[in-house]
Amino acid sequence: MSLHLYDTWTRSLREFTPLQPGEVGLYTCGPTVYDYQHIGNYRTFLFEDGLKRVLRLNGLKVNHVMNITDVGHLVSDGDDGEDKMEKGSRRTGKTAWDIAALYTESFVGDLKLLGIDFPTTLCKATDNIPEQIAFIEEIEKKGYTYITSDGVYFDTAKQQSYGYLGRLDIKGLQAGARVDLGEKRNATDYALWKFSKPEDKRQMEWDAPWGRGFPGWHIECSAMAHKYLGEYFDIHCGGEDHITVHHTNEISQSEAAYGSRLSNYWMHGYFLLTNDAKMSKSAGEFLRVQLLIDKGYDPIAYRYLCLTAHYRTQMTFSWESLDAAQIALDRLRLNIHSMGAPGSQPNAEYVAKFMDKLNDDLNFPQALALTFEVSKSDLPNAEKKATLLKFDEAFGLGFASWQPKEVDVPENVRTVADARWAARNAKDWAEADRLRGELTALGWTMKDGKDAYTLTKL
RNA sequence: GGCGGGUUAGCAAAGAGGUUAUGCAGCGGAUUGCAAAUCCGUUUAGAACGGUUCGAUUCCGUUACCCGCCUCCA
Repeated sequence: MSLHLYDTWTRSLREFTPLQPGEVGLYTCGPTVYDYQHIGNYRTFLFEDGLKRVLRLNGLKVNHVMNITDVGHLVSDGDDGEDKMEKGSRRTGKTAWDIAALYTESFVGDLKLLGIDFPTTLCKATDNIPEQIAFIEEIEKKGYTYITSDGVYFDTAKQQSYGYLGRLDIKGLQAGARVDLGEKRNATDYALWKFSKPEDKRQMEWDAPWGRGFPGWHIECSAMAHKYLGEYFDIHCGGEDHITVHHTNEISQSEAAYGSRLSNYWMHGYFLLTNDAKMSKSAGEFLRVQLLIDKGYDPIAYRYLCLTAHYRTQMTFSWESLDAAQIALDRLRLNIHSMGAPGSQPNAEYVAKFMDKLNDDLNFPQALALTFEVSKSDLPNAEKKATLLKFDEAFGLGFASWQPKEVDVPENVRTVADARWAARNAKDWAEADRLRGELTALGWTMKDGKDAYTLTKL
């Protein structure tokens, strides 16, 4: 079957047709670099990476743009909270610019650890301030803005189409608003430009026609997407939480400025839950990729775990499920490694089946199930391996380059192991068992092979 | 309060109106001096109630519980 993707805009599966034959313009909302990213954030980035890989397997060239939000993202509600960068700066004693650099670097490192393909363009909000100002001017020219004492706002009441993506019930929102409107005219109005407060000396601020200040959060994505991908491109992705506010406002801005809903398809990755609640930065404790490594997991095991659930369902994270993923991954790796050299051609029938699964809105769980079917099939090893390596172009688990770990065995352990191997070969079972006990005490497990033994750390 | 989604075996998680999801764990067997690893086989399902149907875990309705968004958020 041809590629079908679920589009939040229509709330339905749509056959994917690129606007330009053979090419895809893809914008994915990137991180806000005021803190580390947690593995829940990466679930969305992994989903987007899977999407890219499937687009490529369908013969499409992907032009991928991702933003780095390094200014303007407010800590709390109603457009009157503190800038996250400035807050992070106060917390750590570093400058806002240093904070941005530090966490951007951490983010890029994590992408590598997780095998996530780098975007074609990774752009920072602070590098594109003039573009954002120009975008706001365009919206202003069209008559959708008003100015309050603290900033320039978008008047959503003037936009008939406002809120379609989120299927927002505007009246219900007005009535149930949990945040004080302040000077805003409508609950759904949002800031385009925020003025620096005279009493706060901001580290990040710029001159603009309306006054010195900094851009609102939503404008950066609209402005940079416009700059790098044009007024209307193929796919825009983000987390499920962006449906009702961030993406709704991005669309609102673009419709006001250019009469475009910005992207043909809108796709959203669903949350990772821990203890049946979403993982969040603001709620305190969160899991970083580095913590997984510290606990002895391979980050790719987390990537594998994410493949076992469909991107449009919330996934429950637990150490138990990560254990299961790590074990399954290790077995698969070893199994594939033991198949020897891959053949020149994958099995066409299995690859066709595989593409059917992926083209059905990225059904990675079923694609993974098929992987085990192939692995157990009667195909010759060379063809089997070629097939599984082909599958891995979508999974990104790195089967082709994987090698069993070389373990450094201390000399004293090696000596005992050699002695036990000799005793075993001499059929001195009592001595062999005694020496095995000694190895256990040293923290090693000895496995007897046909012609040699292997040692693994407990 | 408004809007949306979910409830599948010990855990995680798919598809499908009737035919094994899958992985991990468990159990049985082969193998092994004993193990480990591996291989083979296999037990546990679909919130509750009602409806449609020859047949529903799958479609419809009601109830219960859970989660998300509406506020910074992947």
